[in-house]
Amino acid sequence: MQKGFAFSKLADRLTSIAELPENDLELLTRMPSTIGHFASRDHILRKTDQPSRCCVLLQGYLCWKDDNDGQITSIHVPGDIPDLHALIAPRLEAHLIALGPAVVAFVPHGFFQEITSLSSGLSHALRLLGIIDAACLRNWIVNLGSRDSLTRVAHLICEITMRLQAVGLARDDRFASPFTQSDLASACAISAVHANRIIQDFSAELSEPTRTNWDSPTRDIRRGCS
Amino acid sequence: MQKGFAFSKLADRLTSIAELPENDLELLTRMPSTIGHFASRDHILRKTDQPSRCCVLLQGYLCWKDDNDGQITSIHVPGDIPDLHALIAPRLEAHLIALGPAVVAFVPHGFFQEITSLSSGLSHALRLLGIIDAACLRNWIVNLGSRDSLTRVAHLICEITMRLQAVGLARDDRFASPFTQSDLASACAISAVHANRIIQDFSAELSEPTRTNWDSPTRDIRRGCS
DNA sequence: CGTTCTATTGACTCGATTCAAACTAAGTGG
DNA sequence: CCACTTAGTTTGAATCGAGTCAATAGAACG
Repeated sequence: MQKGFAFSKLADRLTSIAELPENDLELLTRMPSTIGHFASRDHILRKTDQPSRCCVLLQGYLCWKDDNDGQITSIHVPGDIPDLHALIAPRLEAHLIALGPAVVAFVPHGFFQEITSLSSGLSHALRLLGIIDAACLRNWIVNLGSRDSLTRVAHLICEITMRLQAVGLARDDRFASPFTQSDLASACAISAVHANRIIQDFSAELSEPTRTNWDSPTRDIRRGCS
Repeated sequence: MQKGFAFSKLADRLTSIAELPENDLELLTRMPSTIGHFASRDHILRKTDQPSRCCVLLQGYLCWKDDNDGQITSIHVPGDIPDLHALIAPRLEAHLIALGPAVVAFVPHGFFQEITSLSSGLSHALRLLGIIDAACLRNWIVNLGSRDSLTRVAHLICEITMRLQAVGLARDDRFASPFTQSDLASACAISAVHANRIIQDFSAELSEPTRTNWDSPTRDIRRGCS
């Protein structure tokens, strides 16, 4: 069990949504954690698990994936705590899976209970995390419910870009994408075949005469938008 | 500002998700509230509002509706507090609208802050409410993302049935539906025309030879399922 | 009694799925 | 180092679910 180190991205995330005084951040540095390295498709949590530790994502991407139909209901970026809710309700309703290689810090529930009792600021920030997650879920619903598939994929990419930027990543509006086309398809509720065609549309768009030319950008996603 | 009375459905809801001792329920009876009656389509909260009171739904149905595209992201039944999150984050991202006539108890944020500080049981139950809401949103995503439109509508109806039953309504697996076909359409992300055809499919299914015959059940929804 | 929602119906169109096959890249092991 | 496997991407053709448009019919309302 190491101390320190893992808190950094989480601190970025928390300060991006709330003002935190110095000593709150100091509390975070005491975060005890066990680091886990995962390969693409690895299960971080299974639906049947009843974890006693939270997952703080340090590097890479995780997603919640429905075990029945494979629908991805959220994608998480570094600094996120995808299973924060398990602090209150230990039951899971889906699998937590790595999209591409990922590094996760496992932090005992007790630590979060401790800091919420010690600092009202951190307590507030953590509750905000949960509320923002819910807001993201509503956005996800709007995305699936009221946009055509091309716009869906575009919005997803933009959302990820912005969330990366909130923790100091994707500074130049681009990020290396470990996502397969099937991943994007499960997230946007389209078929893998159709995802492929859409991504080709993007590439075509990007290499239009008005734009600079660049090599085939399937695995390397550029640009953010509104 | 009346006391008592409005707490009853909320108490049903809370006890359906958590064990609450007598004195916690006693605390709830002290809930101060202002009662509001609304007609179908009335706005209970607008996106621009920054409410200082929570909405406890007493009768009827409310929904969160995206103001851009009209997508409904959740439907709420009596006992729900659709804007509980506004306790922590006052900003709204959608309109809260009545589906059919509805009765709402407005309860000052201060009351909830008070009872959460007085009772850890109530505090826990209220946080569970938020987490369950999030779980419902994920279900909603799965519904839109991975089922055909007929199944979507069926699941929506079943979900509402079960949530009604959690607060002692729809005991016989049926409930009077104030929803228009357009409402169901916005909730399930299909066109109103298609919603109409689907509902006719249901009616046809119900009046099949193997089944008892009943009159056209457009506005009166029977049955719940898995 | 007309106005306004809501529900209904048919015809046409289109986006997206499915199926099937081929192709690429990246391991893996003999 | 090459044969073999596996995962991911690409392509085309056929099909289908659902949307759109437009017109009509009821029901509810003031």
